[in-house]
Amino acid sequence: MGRHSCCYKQKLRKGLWSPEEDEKLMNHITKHGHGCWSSVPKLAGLQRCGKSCRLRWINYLRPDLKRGAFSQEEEDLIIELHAVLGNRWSQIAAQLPGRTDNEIKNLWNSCIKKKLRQKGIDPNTHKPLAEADCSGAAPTISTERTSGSSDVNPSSTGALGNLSHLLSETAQSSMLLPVYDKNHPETPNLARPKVPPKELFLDQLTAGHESSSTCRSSGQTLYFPFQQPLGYSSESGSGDGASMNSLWFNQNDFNCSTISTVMPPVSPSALSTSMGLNLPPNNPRHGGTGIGSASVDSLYWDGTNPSSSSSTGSRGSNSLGFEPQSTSSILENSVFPWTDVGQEKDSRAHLVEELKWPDLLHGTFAETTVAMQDQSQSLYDDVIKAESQFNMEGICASWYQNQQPQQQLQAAPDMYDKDLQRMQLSFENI
DNA sequence: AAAGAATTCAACCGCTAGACT
DNA sequence: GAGTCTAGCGGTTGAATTCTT
Repeated sequence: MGRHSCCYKQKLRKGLWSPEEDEKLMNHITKHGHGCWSSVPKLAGLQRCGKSCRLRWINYLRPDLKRGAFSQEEEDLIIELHAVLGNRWSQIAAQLPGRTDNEIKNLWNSCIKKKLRQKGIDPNTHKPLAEADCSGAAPTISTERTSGSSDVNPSSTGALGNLSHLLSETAQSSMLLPVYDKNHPETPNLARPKVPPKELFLDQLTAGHESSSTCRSSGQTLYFPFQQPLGYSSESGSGDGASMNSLWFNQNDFNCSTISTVMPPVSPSALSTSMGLNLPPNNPRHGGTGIGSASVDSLYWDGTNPSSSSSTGSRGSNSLGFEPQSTSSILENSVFPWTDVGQEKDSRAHLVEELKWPDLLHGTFAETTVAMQDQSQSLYDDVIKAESQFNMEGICASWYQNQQPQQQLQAAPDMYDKDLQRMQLSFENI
């Protein structure tokens, strides 16, 4: 496959976009939506390939983009998400409204990596550099220029797992399933970010335009905090690391994709046994290499709609073999430090063999959350449809349209609370 | 002020997976 | 099942900009 066929055509412009081209593309999408990207350049009168148009739109012209410098909170969040997700820039970007994966990737490679190194933290392993050296990690031989890939240490055992030393100080106070109780915002262990990105986003939203694809209604915010500080302090030097010790997500975004990117990895056996949760078969896109023991360590919370291509493009242990997230190491070291992963590997492998991935949503897990599932899935579908038919002319209409399901979700916060509480109880019983 | 180095960031490239035929 | 098209991803490049000497 490879290169898109349109790229072979002659007379296609390359390089920077002129304002005139931007205007043409903007006008076209405003009037007609993008539809099939390969037809956009022709319809818009552009000498570009559809791929280029798409990229230009996504990374630059999209109206919901947040321009300007990254806030400290955003940087902190990126660091924490990178510790969990590795170089899955799109998934990281999904947690930063208005930011593109390209932007975040650039920031990481040009700025954050440097800052981490200055703090003595290996940006690849998120370990102190000294420890990384002692652990037998392959030396970083790449230059900053090419650090995007080649300095990833394939032998990394997982970012969060390697953070265990940073977490040890507070490891006693382990948390289970993070649930932000709206009625008890002061709940311990649920440090709320001072300025959650969502709220930044809402500021922007109220100030201007918004697209249907990313707009979020105001509403309750649930947090999936990592119980312990991940070892980063804000650049301001305030030492108030608590501000970003929590990953967050909007409860109204409680759909599969959100879970897949935010939920911490969880012991498959724990889920399957305590929650009746079916587990996915080996998913090569998530780093699994087979149904054997190795794959078992690479299972994730990934509630992605099985029919909608789970986390498209995520290559799991990427081409370099970097496993950004090892379930077992996280379980052992941070999230569920009491979990004896090793003893359960065999049984988990057995379970994995038997269980079908789509069952994750439609099987026994769904039974426990059937009401929520039915509703959220239909709403999710609505949003997806709206996205696919994105039309600038309908931004406002689409936005309000999308708010309706969001409002429906708001109308049932108790349902979510109940389900999450049940999940928490299940984890407590592990 | 000028030249070179370093950095930033938009854009391209190659690849993968899903949908479709 | 094979081939093709398409969307989307992460890695890389290189021009523009900024910084340093």
